[in-house]
Amino acid sequence: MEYNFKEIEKRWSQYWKDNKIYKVKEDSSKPKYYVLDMFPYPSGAGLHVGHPLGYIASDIYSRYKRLKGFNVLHPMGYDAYGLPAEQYAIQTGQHPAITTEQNIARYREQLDKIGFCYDWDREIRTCEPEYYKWTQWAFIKMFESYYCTSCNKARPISELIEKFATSGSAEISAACSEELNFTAAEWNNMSEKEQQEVLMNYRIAYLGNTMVNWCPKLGTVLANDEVSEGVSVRGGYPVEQKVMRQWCLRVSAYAQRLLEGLDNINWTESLKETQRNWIGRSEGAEMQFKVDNSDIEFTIFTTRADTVFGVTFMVLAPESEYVSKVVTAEQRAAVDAYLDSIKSRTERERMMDRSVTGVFTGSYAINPLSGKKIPIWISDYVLAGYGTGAIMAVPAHDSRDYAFAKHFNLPIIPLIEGCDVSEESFDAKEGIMINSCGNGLDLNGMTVKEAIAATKKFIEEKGIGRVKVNYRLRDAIFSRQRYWGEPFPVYYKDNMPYIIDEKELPLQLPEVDKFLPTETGEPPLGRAKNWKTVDGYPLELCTMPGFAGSSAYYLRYMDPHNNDALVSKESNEYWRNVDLYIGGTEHATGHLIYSRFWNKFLFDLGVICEDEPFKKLVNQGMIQGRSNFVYRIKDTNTFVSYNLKKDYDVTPIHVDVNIVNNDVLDIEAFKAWRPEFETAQFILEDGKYICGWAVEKMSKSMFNVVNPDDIVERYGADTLRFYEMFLGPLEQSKPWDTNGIDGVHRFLRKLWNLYFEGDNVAVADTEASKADLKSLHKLIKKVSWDIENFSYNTSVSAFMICVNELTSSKCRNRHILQPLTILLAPFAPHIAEELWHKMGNETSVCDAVWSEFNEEYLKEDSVTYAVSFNGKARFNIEVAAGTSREEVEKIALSHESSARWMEGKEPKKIIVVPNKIVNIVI
RNA sequence: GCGGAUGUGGCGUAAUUGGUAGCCGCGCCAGACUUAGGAUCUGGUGUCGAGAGACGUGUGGGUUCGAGUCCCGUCAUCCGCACCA
Repeated sequence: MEYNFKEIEKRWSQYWKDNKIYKVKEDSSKPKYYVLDMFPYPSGAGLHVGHPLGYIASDIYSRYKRLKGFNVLHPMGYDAYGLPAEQYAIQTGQHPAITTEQNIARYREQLDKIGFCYDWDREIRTCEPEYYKWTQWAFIKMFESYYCTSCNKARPISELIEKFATSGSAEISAACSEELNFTAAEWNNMSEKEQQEVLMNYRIAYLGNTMVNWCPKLGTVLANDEVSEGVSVRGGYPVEQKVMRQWCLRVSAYAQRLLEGLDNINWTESLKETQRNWIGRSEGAEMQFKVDNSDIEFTIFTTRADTVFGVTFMVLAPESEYVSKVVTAEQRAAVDAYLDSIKSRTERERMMDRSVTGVFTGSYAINPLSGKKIPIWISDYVLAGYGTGAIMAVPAHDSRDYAFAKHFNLPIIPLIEGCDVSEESFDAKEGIMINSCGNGLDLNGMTVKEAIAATKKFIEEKGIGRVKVNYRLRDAIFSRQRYWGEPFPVYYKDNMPYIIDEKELPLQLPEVDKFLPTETGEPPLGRAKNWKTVDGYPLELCTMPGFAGSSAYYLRYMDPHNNDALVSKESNEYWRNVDLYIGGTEHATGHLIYSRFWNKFLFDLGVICEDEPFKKLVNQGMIQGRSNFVYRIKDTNTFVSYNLKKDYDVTPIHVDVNIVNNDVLDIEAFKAWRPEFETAQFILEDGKYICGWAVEKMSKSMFNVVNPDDIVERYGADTLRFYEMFLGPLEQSKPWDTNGIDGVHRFLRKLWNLYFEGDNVAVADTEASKADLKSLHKLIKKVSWDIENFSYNTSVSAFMICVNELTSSKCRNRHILQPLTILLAPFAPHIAEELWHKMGNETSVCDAVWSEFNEEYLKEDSVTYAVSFNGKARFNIEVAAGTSREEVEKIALSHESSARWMEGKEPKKIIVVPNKIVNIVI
């Protein structure tokens, strides 16, 4: 009987839908397992063959876990807010909701063809009010919370208000934007507005004046992870630095917990490293430096407190608030000129050009330990956003300070015994200290490590500094000057933001006439009519960024239709957190940080019961495109085949990969492809036109996009699923190459034939042969191990071997084929379901029970040992299974060939490795 | 510059974790069948060599009876961060 995949796949996907086979409910009688895919942004281009790679892997895992008796939550939804739909709306006037709706429909159609086991009743879309109600709710909670640095969690802001009223700012320990000092009396005398301004300094969601990445072309600010090399990740438009009043999330307060949490989750080491890098913890010290002949004192941050005696100058960032305070009258003109030259350059230009620039302020600082007078300079190599925006420069032991000192002819004092600083600085943290004694501190003779500790202790005791931990992680900018996002549940009174009542949620996104900013430069929401509260106060005009809706979506799947809570306690305590999360690495420093932050915040509130959202994370590799080329002979319309092109002067031209098969060009299709190729001539090899190829990003302009629909149409979904897994290790990036797909398809047909004799199912209920049982159990063992370890590509091979063995033994046995069908079900659910029913089963194969392998069947009757002499394998011996070590040694030595290889010597040592080798050392 | 990963046939890859390197698939070669095709089946296929055999996991050392696997060095490619004090 023919393997008619089209008919089979159509029938069973309908059956799954009609019988709600993938519906999942909480069930306390079963252990839960939560498998999640990173939900897609539905773009206009639809899915290409790379997108389903991770989805197929998670689908296999979900189906496997279900067969193993777990209650598996495997949902899907859409990250529906985003820039492309809005950009499209600006160009065409088409409402982004409509575009998004259409794109989702297209995505759904494509996903359905592949046979995923999603419970679509739990689908969520971030742009729907029932969903974003909870995004807005979380924002309100963040606005109404501060981060307590002594209990290390978020607490209600009302606690702070109470403390301020009774004891001022003295007794609080809270993460803040800047240190404030006021008494209870001062607090109580403040106006409402002043109090609100103070509170803003502590809120977890706060309005702050911060340096932002402003993208004029997109008309909005961007997060650090949305900018790469000075241009926007989406669109590639230039980005500039600008101070703006923006909503921010105090992610930095969670830096330490985000860092520590990494130790308890099962992610790849490289991804954890990326996050550690991004968080960027560094331990050091802050130290105060007094400005000579002035009351001004400023603080610097250093990780090399030990080098304080080698400080020969100070450097301020150009944006530092101290710049204007320390510049002397004589130097003012020079400093202003320098600051102007910095401002005129974009971030990108500054990054490109690393030449040394700077200007002297005219002032001096006093080194608190050596007492020496040292000049204060300004340079853009010091960043305003890190540490305190000011540094002590130690040219002998920091390469950047060294370059600066050389350029401006500043002194260099070496502090480590034997180091040579005539050509370059000595940056290593090792060696014995010299030249480091003064003001009661003597570091000479200590190692660098000891000196750092001694200096830290000394400055704390003397009150000239303190131990300090700095993080690179900045607070997240949370406003976007755009339309297509969640509205903030915020109105303004007296220019201060207030929260609208929780009961009013969701605050729905209003209609606007155009999706452009207003004439006065306000965000598009400025065009919305009635964008005011009942009391006439104006609402916030910005919307939330893309990561807002994706930060807690995994929680919503647990209880997607709950209108009273983000997730009910019962649902959350049952599903807890994501056991397996599959997605790309591109979210390492964006979504995966924000989600962890958001989750920890909700955990602090007691809303959810787990501190980390994603227990295990697997990054699937990217599927690149495999482009094909034809070679046109210059100034002709003649194309020459790949291996003959060296004899001609040719221009390579991208050709649509869909009219090329195994690098052979379909000439008729090519002629029809473009009018100019209609009259094309060809120089063939062996009667074929062979195309060249290259691995490139999959994109329309390279004509290398492969649509999964086309593969499903031609080979079926089950072949596509198997083939995507067969392509190589899941985590590895690889080009899409259809050259091997026939082999996988052939295997499925071969498997199909196992069950049939002519047109009839020929499965017999007789006793299975030992050899067949062994084939089967070998497969069960291998596939179980492979699925648990995401080594799907080797599973496919194992299936092929098993089917080959069963084919040659003409196995038609139910005790073999029934379990085989169950093993097949996670990988190729359609064909498995068909065979399962053909064998007379009534219920879905999805509800079958995974077979456990039995070691008994895997035991060998005899074991082959390789006999080697001094490590060189020479011949094999076969002994009965269970033969003792000593016996094996004896048999090996008495073998007829042994004497020859021993060359008359006596064996010094005999090593017997179970099942493998007898090595005789002579 | 710092950090991470990867180097195995013509190609994608495998090697049960230190035990006969190259499973499985593609491609290629030979054969069978045939309604001649982008179908199916069988066998072969790391390199050198007629052969026995020798050589082979980027490269150079080392540990070991035995190394693709462990250690030290080196080269190449890819990815992340980057004037972070």
